Amino acid sequence: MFNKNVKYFTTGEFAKICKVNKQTLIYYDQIGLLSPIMKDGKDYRYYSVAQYEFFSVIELLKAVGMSLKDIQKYMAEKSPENFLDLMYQQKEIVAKKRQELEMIESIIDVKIDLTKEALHLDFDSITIEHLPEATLYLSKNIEDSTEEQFTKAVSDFIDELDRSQLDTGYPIGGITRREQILAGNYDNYSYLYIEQPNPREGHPYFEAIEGDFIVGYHVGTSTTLGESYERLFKVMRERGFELGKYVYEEYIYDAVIKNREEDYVTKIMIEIKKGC
Amino acid sequence: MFNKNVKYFTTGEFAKICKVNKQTLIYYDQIGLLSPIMKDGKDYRYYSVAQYEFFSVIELLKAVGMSLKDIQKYMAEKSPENFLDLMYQQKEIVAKKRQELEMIESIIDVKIDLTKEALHLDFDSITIEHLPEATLYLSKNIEDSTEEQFTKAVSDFIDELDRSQLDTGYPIGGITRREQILAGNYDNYSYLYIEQPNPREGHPYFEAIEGDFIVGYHVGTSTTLGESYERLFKVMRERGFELGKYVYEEYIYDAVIKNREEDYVTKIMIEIKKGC
DNA sequence: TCTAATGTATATAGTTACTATATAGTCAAG
DNA sequence: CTTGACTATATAGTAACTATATACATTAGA
Repeated sequence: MFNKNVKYFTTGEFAKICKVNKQTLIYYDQIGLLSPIMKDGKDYRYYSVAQYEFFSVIELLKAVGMSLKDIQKYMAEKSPENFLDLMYQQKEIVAKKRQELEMIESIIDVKIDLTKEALHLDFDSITIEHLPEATLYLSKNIEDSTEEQFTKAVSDFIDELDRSQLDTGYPIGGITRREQILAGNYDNYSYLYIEQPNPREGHPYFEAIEGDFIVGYHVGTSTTLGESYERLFKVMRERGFELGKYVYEEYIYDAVIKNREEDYVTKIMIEIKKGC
Repeated sequence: MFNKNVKYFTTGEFAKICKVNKQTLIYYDQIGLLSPIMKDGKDYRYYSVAQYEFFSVIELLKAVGMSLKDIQKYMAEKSPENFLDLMYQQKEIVAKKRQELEMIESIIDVKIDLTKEALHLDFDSITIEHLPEATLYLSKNIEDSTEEQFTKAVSDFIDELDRSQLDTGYPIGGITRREQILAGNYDNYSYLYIEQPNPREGHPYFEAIEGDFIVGYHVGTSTTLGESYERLFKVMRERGFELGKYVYEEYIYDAVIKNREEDYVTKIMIEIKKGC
């Protein structure tokens, strides 16, 4: 439509319609992406309504993430067939982007839940809890690993979180074996883990936990972690419990939420069993 | 977690885990957004696993569209409450972004359908068709408008498409009144329109059309539009039809798909009634 | 009709968030 | 003890604007 021949828009008017800066249109003209249909003797630019459709396709392709250069490349080889191809490609890309945003939305929801929960916690409390079944995605075994092995294992673990979309927004935690704890080694994890609220079938390395735990919190750097463990052990003994197979640790407050390392909070969950 | 005290990542290792360029980490260090937990005597950078969680929050915020400066601003005022606020804000923004992508997806679907359809069209054909009810969103009346009024009307029309999310991917068309056509004025539209496949209730300016039309195509610039109208009128007379109230014009191929103006294709739909 | 405000233009510099390149020092393996 | 792979800094380049300075054009009002 729009061969209302005489009716053109100046750069300012057209910019207003397109909801962009006037300079942007001048820039598009300079790079040859979208040039006005007409220039008068004083080099004033005049755009037609039809050019708005052109502009809105540029906006669409930009929104899907295409660079101006690539848009220009397409524009140089316009044809119905090429346009159709382009649209099919962009359809896939935009679907992927939408899924990514959906993932981000659910991660944000998890962060909100976790933070709200944390705000109500009493970090001095020590409780005995029966934790319901939860699915964890585990790293390879990293107990007694060398620095090199550890680095590799962490790298692989995070790679897999990305590849298989296992980053749920839950914190990455560490699992320590009973024997290490008894020996006073609180930083020799056997596994890293991340909780999977909606586990997908057929994926390896998943492990469900469920059982009785003594749950407490450690406020401060890891150097004083032992003190918090001692407090927990004391309660454990008083109540006649024995150390179970594993201990789970995860950050409640870390560098994302607190400035000073002394304010970091670690949640400690010690698996327990009734002493015989 | 991760106070495996001695176990740090070099810049290269950390970059690999984070899936970014090493230079990006150096850049983040320079601007003070994410600095390594440690530097040795030779200024080698060392990152901890805990910093990955920090990095991934940065990535999250970036993905939602936050600038590094704004991320830094938040990081300067970290607290559980601020983090919660931030997440609530980002939740809304990301939902909006997702909806935008969903709109783009449906626009792309429309463009695919229209282009596929166009590829099968015979532009020489002239057919009599009964067009089913379709809802159009109309501009203000622009018949006989001055350049200024026209400009304003188009601007308002497109503004409303944006504001009320009425841009469906269908082309913007023009409606010409019978009397203008009879007087040979093919470019004095009464209204602009855009088809609404899924009209929403309660919105003004919607108008459903339905009826018998003679449908043909015009290949070329608007200067020769008259010739195509003549061809259509001839068929109309032969078949004993009379001109109805309005004529609808829309681009099938425009600057988005064709390079040369002579290759543009306009679909002409003339409302008809049986002559008495 | 003159003038001030607003509009247009070009040219150039600045911005963001990287990214690449050049140069130099460090380290581990053969 | 040298080679190759790493580290570092410094600087320049990139994309896609965005802002600023300067000059000319148009239009609305006194």
